Amino acid sequence: MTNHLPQTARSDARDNRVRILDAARAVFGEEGLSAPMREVARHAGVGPATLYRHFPTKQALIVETFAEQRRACHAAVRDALADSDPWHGFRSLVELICELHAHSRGFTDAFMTAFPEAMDFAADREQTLRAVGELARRAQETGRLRPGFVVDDLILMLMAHRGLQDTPHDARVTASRRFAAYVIEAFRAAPERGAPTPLPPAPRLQLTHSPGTP
Amino acid sequence: MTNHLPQTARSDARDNRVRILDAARAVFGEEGLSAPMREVARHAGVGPATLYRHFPTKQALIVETFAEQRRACHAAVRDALADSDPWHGFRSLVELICELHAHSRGFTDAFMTAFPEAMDFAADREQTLRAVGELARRAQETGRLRPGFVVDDLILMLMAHRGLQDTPHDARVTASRRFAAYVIEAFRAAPERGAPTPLPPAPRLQLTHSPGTP
DNA sequence: ACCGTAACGGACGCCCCCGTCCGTTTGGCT
DNA sequence: AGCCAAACGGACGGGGGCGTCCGTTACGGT
Repeated sequence: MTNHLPQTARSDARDNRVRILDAARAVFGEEGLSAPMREVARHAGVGPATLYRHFPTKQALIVETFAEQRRACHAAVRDALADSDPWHGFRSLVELICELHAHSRGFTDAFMTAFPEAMDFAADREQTLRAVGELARRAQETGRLRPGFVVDDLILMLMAHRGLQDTPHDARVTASRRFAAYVIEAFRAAPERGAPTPLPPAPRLQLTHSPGTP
Repeated sequence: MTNHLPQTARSDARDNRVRILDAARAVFGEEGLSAPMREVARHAGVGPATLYRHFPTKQALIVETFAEQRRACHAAVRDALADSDPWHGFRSLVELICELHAHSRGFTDAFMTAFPEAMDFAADREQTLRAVGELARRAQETGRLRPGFVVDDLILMLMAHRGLQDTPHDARVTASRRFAAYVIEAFRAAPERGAPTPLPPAPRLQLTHSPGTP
């Protein structure tokens, strides 16, 4: 099932491929997924046709563009699970994910969006969520993560994090850090207070929303 | 300075005006500010030209459309300030604002967006923020609101709340409620823990972002 | 009942984006 | 050096939203 791409013999094609991906990272990172394909093409110094030849659809381009950051996300979850202190792992995870999402404006949408086709995304997102669930369970056992927490709450906060993205890069990073700190504070158990403040029911969040027309 | 609108003698014109505003509330509330003007016109049962005659620009329509909700926001702040328990007032304010923003998908954008022209918005937003600052100061004096809190943190959370709006109405309301609860939890002081967890620096959030092309 | 005028709405031109076609260029093998 | 196929990019047609023009309708005062 691994991707045996043609590995085209021609050097210009290979060059253009990486130039396009670089451009896509820059453009989507700066302007979000709603950026026109032509903007990416211009930034890469190629024509629109070339772009579409390499990536037949916008989704295909997006998926490839953010593959690395998705891997970083997985690694973050893996590291968090490996942490001997689950609560510390959980906290670091929240911080790291927020930072990842803050640095690239497009990544959040690429990550949150449920692509009809690119089930790749959905598939390993599901798997990742299961891992987070396990991490959360352990963190709750230590008594540091509040009992009412469910995995959907993390999604809730990630969705909320999207709201910060219509902000210039620097302010966004700062805002994201503070947001993450508050989120962690909200998720922390407060045993001193006796029974923790009861929470309203957790929403069942369905991530329907397609890119390009946000 | 009060608005002495023509109060056009013709009944159909007056009717259409309210029909347009109703339609705008429905459409912008359901689909957000990016909804086409024509959609509003269709929903109101009028032609595009009629719509543009009543409201020369999209912003004008938006401002009028959400005037009532803005008043509700002001009232909420006023009530919160009047509350004999500042922390209780603060909490209620957060809940109420979140609910207001959850019910109408367009209102958040209308509220957060810094319109170049409609300085009305910016002006009384500024005034409202001062009132919130006063409320926060009082709540902090009671020791229930965490010392590190600044007014921009509330804006931060409102911006974050925007991230929830690409969700169908029911889920959005539920998510918003839970979000509000977590936010309040995050803002609450935790004196039992000794020094409260230090927060990263608060961002200076500038609300630049124009509607119609989100 | 009539008429003037204000209000109406279908239709137009503009711009931006999308995805594709086809004539041209160029890399790499012989 | 020469050739062929693969890769390139300018240009095209389609779709959708925006704001405006102008011929038509109908309100309301006389």
